[in-house]
Amino acid sequence: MEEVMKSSAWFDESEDELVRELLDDESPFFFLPEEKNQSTPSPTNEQTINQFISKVYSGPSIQDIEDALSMTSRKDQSQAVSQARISLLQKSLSKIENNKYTLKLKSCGNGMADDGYKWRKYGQKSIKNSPHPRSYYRCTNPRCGAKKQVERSSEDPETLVITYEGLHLHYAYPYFLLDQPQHVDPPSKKPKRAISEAHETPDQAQEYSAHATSPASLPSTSTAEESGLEATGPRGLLEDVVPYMVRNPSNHNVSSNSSSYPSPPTSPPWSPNLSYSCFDIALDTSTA
DNA sequence: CGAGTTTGACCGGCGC
DNA sequence: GCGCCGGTCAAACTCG
Repeated sequence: MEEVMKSSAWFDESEDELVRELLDDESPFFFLPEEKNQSTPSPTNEQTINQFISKVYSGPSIQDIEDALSMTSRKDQSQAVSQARISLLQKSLSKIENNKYTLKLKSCGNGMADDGYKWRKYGQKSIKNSPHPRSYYRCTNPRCGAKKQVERSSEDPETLVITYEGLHLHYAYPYFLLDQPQHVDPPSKKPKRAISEAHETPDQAQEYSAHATSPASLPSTSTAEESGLEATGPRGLLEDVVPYMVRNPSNHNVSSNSSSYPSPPTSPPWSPNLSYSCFDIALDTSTA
């Protein structure tokens, strides 16, 4: 009861906040590398956001990512780079379950490979038959239930295996195509509400008794699909990977280009200012 | 002093 | 039923 009140209040506030985030060109989470300067899509109206949301709720696929990547770089006239990114993405990314993805990356020495988000480590386990421990991280955005695990591949210690799980959509929106309605499955009701839910932690979402295309019945991450939500499409951390790819076009050799990573001009509550990614932490723990 | 990490304990799921 | 294993918790610790 009180919860409900609190929830709706939260709704109002966060709607504005989230919309602001989405529209904020200055947001460190939403900048595009070069493309932005050249021809910003300027997603500056509600319609655009609605399209984002539709895309998100229809379940971004690898094809979406490919499209997004190729589109952004088309503006940059470097199709080659785009292709490289895509192929890299395809090679290194694989889907385990509906909202679980693994990403394999060659480790990058002592360089930083910042995925742009701040993760909080909440555990570490040594894995049987593996010399390398696995680290557990949670997204520090209070409205996000995303988690990831980082470990080293047993065959190739140079390779980091990152498993993303749960909703982690914050900064993915700008990378979804806006003009491809084919698999749009719009919430059709209140798009802005959908925004809020998209940013919610599954648990919070659960409190607002579900409506159709929302992740409302997402329990805590991985049992979502069992709850019969498949119909709404997979939504996982694939998105999380994409900005990383986009931000680091040359991340084949992710080697120490951290210095060129621009400092975010603003500091949102969950600022990545001091963020170090799973990558460098993982490196720390087992390379040092 | 606060935010974040480390580390060992705890717990639940699963296979034998 | 038991033990193993992976995931999470939380107190202690570290660092800025």
